[in-house]
Amino acid sequence: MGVKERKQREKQARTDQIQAAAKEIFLQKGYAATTMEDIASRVELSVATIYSYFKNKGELYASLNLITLKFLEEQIEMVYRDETLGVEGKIIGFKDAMYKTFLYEPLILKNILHLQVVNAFAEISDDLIEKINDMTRRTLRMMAAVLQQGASQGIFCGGHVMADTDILWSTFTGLLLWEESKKRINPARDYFKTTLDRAFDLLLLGLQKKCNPEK
Amino acid sequence: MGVKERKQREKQARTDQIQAAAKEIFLQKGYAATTMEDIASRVELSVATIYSYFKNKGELYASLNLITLKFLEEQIEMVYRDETLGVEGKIIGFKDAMYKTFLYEPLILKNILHLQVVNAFAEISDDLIEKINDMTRRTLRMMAAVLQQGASQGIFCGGHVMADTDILWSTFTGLLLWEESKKRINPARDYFKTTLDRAFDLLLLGLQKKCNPEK
Amino acid sequence: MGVKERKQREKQARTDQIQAAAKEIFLQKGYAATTMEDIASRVELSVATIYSYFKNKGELYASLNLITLKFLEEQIEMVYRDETLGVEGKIIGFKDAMYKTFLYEPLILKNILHLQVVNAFAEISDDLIEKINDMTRRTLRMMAAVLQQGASQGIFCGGHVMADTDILWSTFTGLLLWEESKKRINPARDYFKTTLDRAFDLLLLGLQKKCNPEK
Amino acid sequence: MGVKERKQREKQARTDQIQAAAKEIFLQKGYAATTMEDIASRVELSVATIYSYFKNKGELYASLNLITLKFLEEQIEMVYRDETLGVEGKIIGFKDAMYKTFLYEPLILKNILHLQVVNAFAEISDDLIEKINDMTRRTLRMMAAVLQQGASQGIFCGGHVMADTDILWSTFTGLLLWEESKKRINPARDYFKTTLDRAFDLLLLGLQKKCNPEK
DNA sequence: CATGAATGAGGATTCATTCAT
DNA sequence: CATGAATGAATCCTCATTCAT
Repeated sequence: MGVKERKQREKQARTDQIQAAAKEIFLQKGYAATTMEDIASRVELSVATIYSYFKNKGELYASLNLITLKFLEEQIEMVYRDETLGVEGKIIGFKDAMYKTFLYEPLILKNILHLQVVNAFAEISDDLIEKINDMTRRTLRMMAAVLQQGASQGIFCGGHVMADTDILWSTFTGLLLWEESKKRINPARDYFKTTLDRAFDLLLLGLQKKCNPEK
Repeated sequence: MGVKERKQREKQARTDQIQAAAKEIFLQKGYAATTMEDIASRVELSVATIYSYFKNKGELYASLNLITLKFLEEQIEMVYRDETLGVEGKIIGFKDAMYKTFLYEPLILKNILHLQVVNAFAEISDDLIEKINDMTRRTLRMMAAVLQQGASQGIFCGGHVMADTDILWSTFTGLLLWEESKKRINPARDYFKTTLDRAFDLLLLGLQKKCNPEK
Repeated sequence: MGVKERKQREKQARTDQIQAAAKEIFLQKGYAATTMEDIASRVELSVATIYSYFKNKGELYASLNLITLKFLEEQIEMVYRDETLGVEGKIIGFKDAMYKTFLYEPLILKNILHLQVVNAFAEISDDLIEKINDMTRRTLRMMAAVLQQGASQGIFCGGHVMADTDILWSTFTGLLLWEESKKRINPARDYFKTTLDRAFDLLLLGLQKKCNPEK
Repeated sequence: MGVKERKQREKQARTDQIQAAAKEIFLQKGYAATTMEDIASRVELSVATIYSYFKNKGELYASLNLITLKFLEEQIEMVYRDETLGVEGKIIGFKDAMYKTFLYEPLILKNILHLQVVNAFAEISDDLIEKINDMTRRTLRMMAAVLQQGASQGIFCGGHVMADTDILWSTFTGLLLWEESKKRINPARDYFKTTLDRAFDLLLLGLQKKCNPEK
């Protein structure tokens, strides 16, 4: 009876291996330029075998992304629901949640951003795109709620909730992508964490500024 | 007598048309997924004709990007050399320069960012990549110099020049890509300018904060 | 009125130039691999212009070959009709005729041999092939006649007229092609003439051998 | 258990089929004019399948030629090392070795000669050309050594070793190509063997001639 | 007359995907 | 279950050829 279970586990392990390989290569080469053969030879399986685990290239790609976005959403939600944190604490918490997601699955997160950025969409199912968009929306909504709260409490200067949400998110993604890009130019050290912290410090300081003659 | 000139102009016009079509499609689909046929049918020319204007797909792609990066560099340089501006003015000036470049050629700028982000690199000539990286480096160096100056003059809290440069750049690119991405979700209005202004306001406020026991 | 003539002459000159260029390039690259553009840029004309002189690539190619074969036929015929020569003299005369043709138009002669050898025929008109074959046949018939005469006169050991004709011709072409081939390996000196003379000396000696129990 | 072996054999069989088809078509049309589609449809496989057996057109072509040249070299070497043969015997032996190679693989041998003759070289890898040239050189060197020996022993009139080697080789190739060419004119009987024997008889007679006032 | 421009028809090569074993 | 083998459908690119100016 343990046999069935072992089989199950092995099957899952294979699936994981394939996804792990796919992750790296999709990130490195982009969706269109990645071949099934690339992935297959990385996991030392035949291409045909991969097709017995994933219906097609698009499905495989899809399978990678949702997991991570789910993780991100959960992290953000945990901060969002954390009653012990004040508004500023939550902003910083969000940053850490994003960073934690990055640590959890750096490659996939980048992939998602790429997806959001490059229209590999033509070849990706609408369904996946919709799911990704949904999750992103839900995640950002929580961040917006906190910013709104900050405005209500007079901590932040209000009236820019949507914009500020976008700014927080964009600063994170912008830095992530840019640091990755820089690594290609100079693959030395990686300052992502430091720079990200700094960016959120600056933004938070800006947000806390009193609401007077703004500009 | 004007015949030669007219021919010239027509030739240039065709070139422009092709580039315009290419720009859009490369942006929409990414480099690898864009076919010469896509471009050709958009301009209503045969593929072969495109090849008489551009040596190959890579050249065509290259031809698009360098122009815009050059434009950006020039805009940044103008701000950089503007003696009438203080440090804060220059930071805002940089933002406007970036935005101006975006207005000048929104599609290509996005393309460049994609290039920096997605490793379509495998298929793009090293030469082009090097040129793009060079220009980017030069541009960022000017921004760094101004931040340095701000620190020297005690306007900013120093010691983060590189990070802050990256933050300014990343915030811009992050927002640009994100706003584009959002447009796909909801193609309604476009808040890029507003959000960008806001982001730089926040960052500038953060930068001006006194230098005490920061974190 | 001289105008018309000049025009005529210029036209002819252009034709010649084009043929000269074509000759070299066809030889160098073979028929299929030679492009009209190759030829055009060598003569510094546009491709379209070439098309106003020659109906198409095949015609151009054809135009080259017949001239030379005609020349060869004439040379061979002169020897054939030369009453002052004995049989041996004519054999040597044939060799010299071939060599003279080679000197007259080395490139084209090689081209003809290539044509005979490589079936670029698929793309060449049957008409041309037929013409070439005709001329070759006529030429060889004259050589055969002389060998026959040698046999009748008891100078040669008879019964091998056809074979011997082929041998004379093949030795010539074989050497020509081989020497050319060698030049690609080692482009130093060119021993074609010497080797050709030697070959015909050997063959002639062989032919003159008495007719005993041969083999 | 024999499954693996059968698979192996089938794979080899396919490879052979492809090569056989390629051989004929390359010969018939020349390298440049032969399309992968030509070959594929002859073996009733898809073009893609051929690419799973051979990396590209050039490789396929290469795979054909080297085998045969190797065979030729071995045949020549066997004669060369045969201690029971005198100099004349070896010359005749060389001829037979060439002819044997022709019988072994008539199409490919012609292909090689074509390669040596037509500059399909532009499209063929330098590596292959070099290998072919090497083998040819080695083969000819053995023939030259025997001619040299003949001169040393006073059997031949010396001083023409290189030329005579070229003559032997060129006569063989010249006849081979010419007979093939004639077959196109008149595809009746094939006198190659007879003519080749005759040619070598003549040449050998010539070589044996005493060394007096030669010309 | 000469040509720049345009293109249809391939041709080499790749790749996602299927299927029999 | 894993895979080698096969392939249709692209995709990039080339080239002979035409035509309006």
